[in-house]
Amino acid sequence: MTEIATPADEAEAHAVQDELRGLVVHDEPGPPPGTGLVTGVDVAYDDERDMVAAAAVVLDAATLAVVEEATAVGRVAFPYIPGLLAFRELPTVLAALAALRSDPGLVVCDGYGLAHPRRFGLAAHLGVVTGLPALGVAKNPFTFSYEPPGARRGDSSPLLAENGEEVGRALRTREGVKPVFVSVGHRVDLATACAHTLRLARDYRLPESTRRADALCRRALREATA
DNA sequence: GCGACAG
DNA sequence: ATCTTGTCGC
Repeated sequence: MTEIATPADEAEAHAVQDELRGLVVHDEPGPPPGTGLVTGVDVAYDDERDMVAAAAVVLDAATLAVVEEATAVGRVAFPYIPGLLAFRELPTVLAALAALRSDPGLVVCDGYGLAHPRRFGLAAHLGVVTGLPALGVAKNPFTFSYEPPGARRGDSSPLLAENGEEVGRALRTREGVKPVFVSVGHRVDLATACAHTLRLARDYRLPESTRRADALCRRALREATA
């Protein structure tokens, strides 16, 4: 898969995002929920040792069974700057995806896609660079606002930008628990993205894909560090 | 200028 | 993200 060039500074990173944003595809419904493969990706850091580990876990969308796993380790190439998360996470994530034998299918990212200051978050960036359908599921609303969705699993409410634009949805995956924040990345629409997220979050608040990827990248970091 | 801010 | 014990509940 393609490489991610590390920007020299913040202005250059913005320029890259502004250019790639035009390549995002928003008019495809995306893969039907519950069929094919879904791949979760996540990253863990050891800033002390300047190391990063990424994991990609492929799941059977119907059963949520693990089909394949891959990891990659590398050096931290970019600092954490809100709005520029992709430059920090994607290089290693792409390496993990490249190590996969399976076609990843739909990629589920830990963070945002469209819901982003320049409408080009992590999931959109990953989608454009790989060509794969991708969506983002975040644990926090970032700078966006929302009214709490209904109490039942599956209830949702719009995630709104300052100008009132709907950039995603707050989706309740568990009763009595804080919602997750879903936004489209590439080649998937918002309704389909929410449907996938709900199916993946069958047993816990977060999608099984990100839970599995989170556990795996932490383990990979431990083993690379030890 | 200050604070807020996905992971 | 990461630093971190116990604790309440199914």
